[in-house]
Amino acid sequence: MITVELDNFSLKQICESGQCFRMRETEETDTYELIAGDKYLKMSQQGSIVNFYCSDMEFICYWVPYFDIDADYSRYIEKINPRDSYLRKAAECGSGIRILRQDLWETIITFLISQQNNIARIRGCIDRLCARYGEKLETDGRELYAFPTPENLACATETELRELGMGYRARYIVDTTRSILEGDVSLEKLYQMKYYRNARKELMRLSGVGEKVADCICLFALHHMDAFPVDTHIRQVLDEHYRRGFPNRRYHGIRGIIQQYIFYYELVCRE
DNA sequence: TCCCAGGCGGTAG
DNA sequence: CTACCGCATGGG
Repeated sequence: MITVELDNFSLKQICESGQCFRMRETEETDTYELIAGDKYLKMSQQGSIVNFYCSDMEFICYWVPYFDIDADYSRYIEKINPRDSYLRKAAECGSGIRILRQDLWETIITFLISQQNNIARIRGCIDRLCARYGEKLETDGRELYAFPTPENLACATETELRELGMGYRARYIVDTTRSILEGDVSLEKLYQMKYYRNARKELMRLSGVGEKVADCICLFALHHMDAFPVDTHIRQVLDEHYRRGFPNRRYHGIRGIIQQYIFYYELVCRE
């Protein structure tokens, strides 16, 4: 187990922020678990003390970048306009959120599923997808499954995916999997792309990936911190609080975390 | 029950 | 370019 003291870090807020649909609270209080790719992790937190139940090696090589642990999020919060009381409150409410570095392939598929869907049902869809097509993990008794690789999903038909409850998104999953496997869109190249706009444009070549889903992938997998996904909730906030336009200039380069503070504030804090 | 959800692709004007 | 429509499903 690794124990670290962290500022601006909340497992609860990260879990509730809805970036990762495979992280959830366990029966134990203040304890969470997560499957990312084929890696399982258990975590717990008391105040600023966070426990990661894994080896030193795995923590340093995998979970530090995954949770963006080395970054100082107070510098993002400090950039918020003190006269913007809405954004100030939002950032205060979600000050422990982190922008994760999730696996690109996994993020593409999960956010394909997320469109025009509610978070509870998205989690269910992804659970069923993993149980049906993912490799079973080495666990003591519990049935845990890795996220299916592109090769795992290659055999999935649209009919099968519809039977799993994916709805009309089934076709997007089939077509996108094929595009990736055939190399029409390259995951490696996407990882290497330096500029957000280029990655976004390339992602939008995939079936079922529009502006919003591309922005989610850019932000939650590729860590392009300027991506600003506009969903129905963000749209409402922009219409209500930022009638004269969102201050994009001020938040250039950090718009992604600002978006997360707003999203979390609307969905969790206000309830 | 009935509305709606982290939208997208396609078509019409 | 903008405006609309159909798409699947189940959670609240």
